Amino acid sequence: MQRTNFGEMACSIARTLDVIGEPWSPLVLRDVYAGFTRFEQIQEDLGISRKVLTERLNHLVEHGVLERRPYDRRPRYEYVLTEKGADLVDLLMVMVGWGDKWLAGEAGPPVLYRHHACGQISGVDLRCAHCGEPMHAGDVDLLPGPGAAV
Amino acid sequence: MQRTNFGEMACSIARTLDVIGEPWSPLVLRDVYAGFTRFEQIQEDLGISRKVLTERLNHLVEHGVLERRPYDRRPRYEYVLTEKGADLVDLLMVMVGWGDKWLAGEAGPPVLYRHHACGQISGVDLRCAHCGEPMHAGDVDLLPGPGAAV
DNA sequence: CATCTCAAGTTCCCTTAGGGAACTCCAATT
DNA sequence: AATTGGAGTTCCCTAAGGGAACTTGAGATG
Repeated sequence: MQRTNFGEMACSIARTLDVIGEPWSPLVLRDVYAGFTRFEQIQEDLGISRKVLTERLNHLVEHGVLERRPYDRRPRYEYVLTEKGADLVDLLMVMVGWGDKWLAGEAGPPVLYRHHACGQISGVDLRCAHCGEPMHAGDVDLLPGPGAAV
Repeated sequence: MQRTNFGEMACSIARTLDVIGEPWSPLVLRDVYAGFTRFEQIQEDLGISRKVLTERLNHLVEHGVLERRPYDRRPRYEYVLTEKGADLVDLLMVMVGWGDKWLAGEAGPPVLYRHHACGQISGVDLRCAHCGEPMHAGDVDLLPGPGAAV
C-alpha cells in the first residue's frame, strides 16, 4: 500500500479524511452544494483534471456522500448531496470561517452567508451540544471512548 | 506546476486547504493538540514517513499554524499551536463530530470530549454567530462577498 | 438514414509526491 | 573517546495528479 489508508485508524479525524481528505474532494463537495451538480460544470469550475474528478466523484458516491442520478434519457448524470453529505457541509462552513478570518486579507471574504432564521450575514460559531456555551480547543478534555484502540 | 495551487483561488475553503489540505496535515495538528509535540513522537504515533512529516511541519510553521521552538540546549525542538493553529482545532472537532456520527459504527467514538463549562461528555454544534440558532447546510443563502473574484 | 453534437467519462504519457529504509548531524552523557 | 538520541536528509521505488486526446451512447439535424 503506497498511500496510507486512514480509514482503518481508530480516529474520527482520520476516518473523515479517508472520505473527503483527498485533494479536491472538499471543493467538489462545495461545488455540488453550490449548485454545480454535473461533471462538466464541476470540471470547468474547478479546472480539475477529468481523470481525478472521475475518481473523486466515484469515491464520494461509494462513501455515500453523493448520489449519482440520471437527469435525462440520454446517459447524463448529476450528483446530489445525501443526508450524510449535507452534514459534511458543516465542515465546509467551518473551513470558510477559518479562511475568512485568517486568510482573506484586505479584500474580505469571497462569499457571504445569509442565515435564514435571522436574515443576517453571519458565520458559524461552535457551541457545546449539551450546554450551549462556546466550545473550542481549550474548552475540552480528551478521554478515551468506547471505540478506542486496544 | 504539477499539483494545483489552492492558495490563489478566491475561496476560503480552497485557501484553508492550501494550509492543512495535504495528506497527514490534520493528523499532525491533532497530535500537537493532543500533546505529541516532538518530531519523534508524532512520527511514531502516526507512522508517517519522516520525509513527509518534515515537509508538513515546515509547511505548517511557514503558514503560522505551528511554532517551532527549542526545548533543550541541544538541537531539540517541539511544535506548539499558535493562536491561528488553535483556531483550526475547531475544524478538527467538527471532523470528529461527523466521523463519530457516520463512521464510528458499533464500537462508538474512539475519543470523547468533556466540556469544561458543563462537565459533560459532549460534541460541537454549529450555531449562527449572530442569532445563536442552528446553522447548517440548508439554513443559509450564499452571496458574493467583497473578496469575490471579478 | 447518415451525420452531428454533447455530456460523461477513459486512456495514455509525463512529472511530482508519498513510503520506507538507511544515513547524517550535533550536543550531551558515559 | 565512544555512545546515545532527537531531528532531520537522502535515495530509490511506486503511486497519484496534470493534461490532452480519444471513446461512447443517444438525441438532434439535414
